[in-house]
Amino acid sequence: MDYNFSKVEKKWQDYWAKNETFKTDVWDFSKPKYYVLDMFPYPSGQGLHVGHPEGYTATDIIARMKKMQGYNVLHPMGFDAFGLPAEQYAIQTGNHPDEFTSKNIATFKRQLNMLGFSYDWSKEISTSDPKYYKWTQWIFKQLFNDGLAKYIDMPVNWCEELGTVLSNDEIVDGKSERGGYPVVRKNLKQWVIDIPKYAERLLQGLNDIDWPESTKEIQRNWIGKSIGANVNFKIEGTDDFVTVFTTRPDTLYGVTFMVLSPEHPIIEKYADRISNIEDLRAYKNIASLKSELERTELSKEKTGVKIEGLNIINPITNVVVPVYVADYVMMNYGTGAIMAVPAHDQRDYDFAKKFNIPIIQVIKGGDISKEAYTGDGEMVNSGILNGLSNKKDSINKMIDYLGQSGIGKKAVNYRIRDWIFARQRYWGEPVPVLHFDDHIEALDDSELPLVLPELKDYSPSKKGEAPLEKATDWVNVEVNGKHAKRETSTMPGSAGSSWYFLRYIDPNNENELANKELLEHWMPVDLYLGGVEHATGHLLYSRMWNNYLFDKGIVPTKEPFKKLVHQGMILGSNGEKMSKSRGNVVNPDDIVRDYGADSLRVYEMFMGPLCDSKPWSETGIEGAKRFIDRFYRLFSDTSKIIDKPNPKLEKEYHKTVKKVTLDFEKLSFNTAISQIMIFVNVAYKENFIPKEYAEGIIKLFNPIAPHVTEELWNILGHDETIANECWPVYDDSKTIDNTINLPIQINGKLKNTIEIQLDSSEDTIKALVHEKVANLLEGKNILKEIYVKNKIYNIVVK
RNA sequence: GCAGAUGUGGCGGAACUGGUAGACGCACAGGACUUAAAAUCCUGCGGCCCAAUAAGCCGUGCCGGUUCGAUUCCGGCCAUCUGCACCA
Repeated sequence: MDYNFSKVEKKWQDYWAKNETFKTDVWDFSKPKYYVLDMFPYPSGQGLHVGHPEGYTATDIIARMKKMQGYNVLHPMGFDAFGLPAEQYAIQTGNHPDEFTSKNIATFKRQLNMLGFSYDWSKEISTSDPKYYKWTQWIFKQLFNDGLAKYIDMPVNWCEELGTVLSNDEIVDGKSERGGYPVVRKNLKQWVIDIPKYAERLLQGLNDIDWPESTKEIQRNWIGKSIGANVNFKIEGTDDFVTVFTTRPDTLYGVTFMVLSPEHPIIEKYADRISNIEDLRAYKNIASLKSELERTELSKEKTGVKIEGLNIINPITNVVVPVYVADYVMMNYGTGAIMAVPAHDQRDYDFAKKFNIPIIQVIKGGDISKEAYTGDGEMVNSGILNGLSNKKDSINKMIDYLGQSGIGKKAVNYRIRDWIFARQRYWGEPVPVLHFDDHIEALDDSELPLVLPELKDYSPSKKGEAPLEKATDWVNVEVNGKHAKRETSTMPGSAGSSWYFLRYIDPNNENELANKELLEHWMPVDLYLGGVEHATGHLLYSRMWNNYLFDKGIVPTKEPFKKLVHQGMILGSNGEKMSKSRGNVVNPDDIVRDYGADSLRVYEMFMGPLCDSKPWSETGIEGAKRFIDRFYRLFSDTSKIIDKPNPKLEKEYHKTVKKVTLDFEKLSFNTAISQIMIFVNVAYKENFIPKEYAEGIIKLFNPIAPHVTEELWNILGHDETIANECWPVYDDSKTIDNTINLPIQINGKLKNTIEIQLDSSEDTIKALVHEKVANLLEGKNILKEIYVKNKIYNIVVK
């Protein structure tokens, strides 16, 4: 009898829903907890693509296994529902973006259920639901009141044509990615979150979490800590000074000029002393027209202007050196000013060459007539540092000296920038503040959630005003006789996703973001799975918010995600990224229709290691289906499943239970499936299978292929779901043979094997081994024999 | 440029702390069943040499090293992918 996957899969999906098989009682503290989480999807109009089920199946396997192992498992799902596509749909159709979003969410849920995931849908959340974003706004409000959410003037990438601010990755070659319109730097009042305040915490926290080393490294680089010193350079003829940040204070004797960022305030402060102030203003203007990307283009030749009438004094040599303005110095890093040491920094070297500035070597080595020398060496021309050859020593000595003489002090800088927290868009969380003439105030808790007003037209104005500006009744309010204006930009997509993992624990709580006792019990997330692309966005923002909420005593742990894993990308069958234009997209609906959900799950887990990118294969999915049919054929034949031991299967059974259990734990699903296949192949050759073994293997396979295994469990005479059964156990002693095939090598090359008793001593097997390879030892001189117990026997001859 | 990762048959991949390289699957080939096909079951399957077997030789990106023994450890290259990029 053939296995009818579509009928059986539907049957069990209905059963799970009806019986609430996977509903979690979060208040049941009697069992150990396990919180497995997927990065929730953006409900796009395309529905699920074939990459989604990869990660979702992996977490589902863990959730189902942990449940069978006696854990109280929290395995929720929700939707990151704010975003641009819904807004564009609204602009084009005039319908509310919520309509589009709800429709897509319904599609996603249908598809997720069709794949048999064990989500507890009673915990479902959506970031665009006012009941949810009430608490996003509430967190923002705390950040604002604590000075971490700030409304500041800052340079942004402005696209006049599109009327909006663009992020760096929305710009290509100084033009907008969409439309190819020019982008300029412009100062705008922006909401930002002071994530740099948490830089050190975020850096240190990486040491305590089980994340891929590469992802930690990406975050470390992004945070970009550098240790050095701030040094004050006196402006000639004044008591004023300019502070620079340097990581190499030990090269101070080699400073021959200073470079300021074009926006440095000292320029305007001394405008009347500077004879070429107009040139500097013009240069600043040109620089501002360049996008950040253009400005930081490495291959670009150095440009700059000398400041006429402003010199600074090297504080250690008292030599007067010139000051330049150049756009290779950024206002938003360090102090916006650098001390230039052309002999030992290639950028300063290029600049010095172009402007004919002297180059003084202070570290021995290299050939500074050709290029800057950035290696280590003995300090020369360096007063108190002369003769030192250890970089660390000379830096420390200089920092000590700077401190004692009041010229400077040790300083740390981070590359991480403020998190821009506003978009001139409609479909996002309203920022819960009121702008009064002289100050900004957060809304009272009783006014949350501040719900998005309905609009007739969702498009932004040409002038770059946010769509919410059109809701004049909503925007303008009177508070105690004073006029106030609501904020009209909305929060970015990353707002709602920065704390959603907390809300799943207590999704309907109307009084707090989640019950404290529940948070204490359930946090942190034990396993978090999602793509690498979130390494510097979502994963950093979430960590910051969680750290902040920890400081406020709201959540129990600093770090939200104990263990993080990234699934690899599923590529098209041609090895390229799936895309409509390449025509290599695989639709999960088609696969489920033609092969069944279990086949898709098994195939995606069998393709290769979870974390690797791997190409889709049409024949591969057929193979997965073939295996499921074979599995069904083997275990549905009740005449062969009997209550009687079969010693020939004992070892393979215990080996399989052991390997599958350990491999699941390691998320090594491809090798676990391969072991189940091996057992099936062996069992196929037997006349009968002990019922205990059949049931054990069905349980092992259940997390991967839940439908077929529920059906088989039922066929073997069980009325209740397999999901509440206990995970099989193995007997380690039964996984080992008492004889082994020992390889025999001559000069490290395999020549033969010999069957021996386990743990045999060299004495007992030596003669047998020699006999086995006697023909090869003839006339040879034995130099050495190496026997590694149960591993190898190697004879070295000449 | 800097940082991280990867490189194994025709293909996806396996190999514990250095110990029989290629598990498992796909593709392919042969056989059984069938009037036939599909499905299923069984067998073979890295390359070279050979009619074939035995034996032999080569083989985990490349070059070298350590070792009785290296896909695994070390040094140096090459290629691909990802992240950051004038960060002082």
